[in-house]
Amino acid sequence: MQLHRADVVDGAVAILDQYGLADLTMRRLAGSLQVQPGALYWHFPNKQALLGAVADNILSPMDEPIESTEWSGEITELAHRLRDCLLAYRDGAELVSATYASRLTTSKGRERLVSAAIRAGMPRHEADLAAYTLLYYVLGQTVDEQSRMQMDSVGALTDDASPLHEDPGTPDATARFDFGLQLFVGGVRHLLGTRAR
Amino acid sequence: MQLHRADVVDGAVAILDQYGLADLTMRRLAGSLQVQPGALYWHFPNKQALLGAVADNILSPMDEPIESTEWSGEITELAHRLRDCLLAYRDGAELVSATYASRLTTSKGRERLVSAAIRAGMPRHEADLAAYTLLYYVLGQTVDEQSRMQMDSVGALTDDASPLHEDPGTPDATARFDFGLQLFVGGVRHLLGTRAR
DNA sequence: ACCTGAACACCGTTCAAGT
DNA sequence: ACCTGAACACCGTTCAAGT
Repeated sequence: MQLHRADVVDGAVAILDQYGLADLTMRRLAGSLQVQPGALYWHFPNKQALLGAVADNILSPMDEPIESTEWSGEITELAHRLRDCLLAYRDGAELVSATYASRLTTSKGRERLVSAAIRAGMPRHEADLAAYTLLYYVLGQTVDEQSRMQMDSVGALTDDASPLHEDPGTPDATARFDFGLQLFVGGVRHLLGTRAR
Repeated sequence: MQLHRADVVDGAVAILDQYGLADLTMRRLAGSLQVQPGALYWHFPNKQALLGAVADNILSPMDEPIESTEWSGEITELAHRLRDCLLAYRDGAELVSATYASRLTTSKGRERLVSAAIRAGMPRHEADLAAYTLLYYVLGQTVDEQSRMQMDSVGALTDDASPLHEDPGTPDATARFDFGLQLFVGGVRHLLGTRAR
């Protein structure tokens, strides 16, 4: 059976989700694909490129259409969708954060954020900066959230008296996320508002 | 001559600044200190702990007093100082970003941000979240800025027609940073403003 | 075109043993 | 208390050679 680029990426995603980013090595991936490590280098020039393809894979739902037509609703929806993508796989946020030196820069999601900010009334130059500001927040917040989730899930076994075992963190994590998001949207409104006067 | 904890950290900072994070390995550090790799493990339990100490070192100027007494001025000043700390060493932003699973959480700088937000009129719970929001922005933005600086400095040699060699990026990088900062402060004002009514 | 075999030049970490 | 010597169990990457 021939090994295709997509098989390599799928195998990588599977290892990432089951064992985490630290265990996603070229040798381990090769082993799971029943192939020699060197074989991977026919499909990808190096590990960095492979991780980039994995990141694109994780972020692919970002291209699907959005419901809201109002700028603030669109921004909120895009931010939540990005967070959902990052949380969908173990260490997803860390992987994307580590690999996206200009990966989100070229993404469709970023462009949609920019156009929403323009529709809000910002000049393109500022809309660009605002989009980056929001992306930094979403990435940072979600990396933190996900790493805490993992610390909790291992600590829960060691920890004495885990109270009622009712999946903590997740309920108010979204509320925490929304607060920062609201701060951002409020910042945009404030900037436009003080100018209108 | 005895090797002290501080010598190890200083040696690590020196390698970081001269050769970058990728070259900051335990073996290389041991070599520069004229010591066997295993010797480092008497002073630090593992590499992670060493990097943590390096991060604390880099962030130590955060504890110095602030000029401004107004909340928005204090926040602006703290954000700028954090950025300055991160930019002071090669790969400083990446190192701190990678190492601070709850490193900034316990920092004095974060507490000062929280107290400034409280002084602005926020309840402590929200002030906490707002501080995190700002920290995520500063870290993300500065990591990006610094990685671009490095890409430029190696690309400048390869690149044809480097125009006049006048250190580009740096002038408006601060302006870009200030835009996001202003967006944050505006967000705080907006949130407090809409409540006052 | 696609992969194997085998090597190169590294890693972080451990630990008996030395002083 | 502090460090050496030497090993263990890994890495990413390259590349002649095979099919």
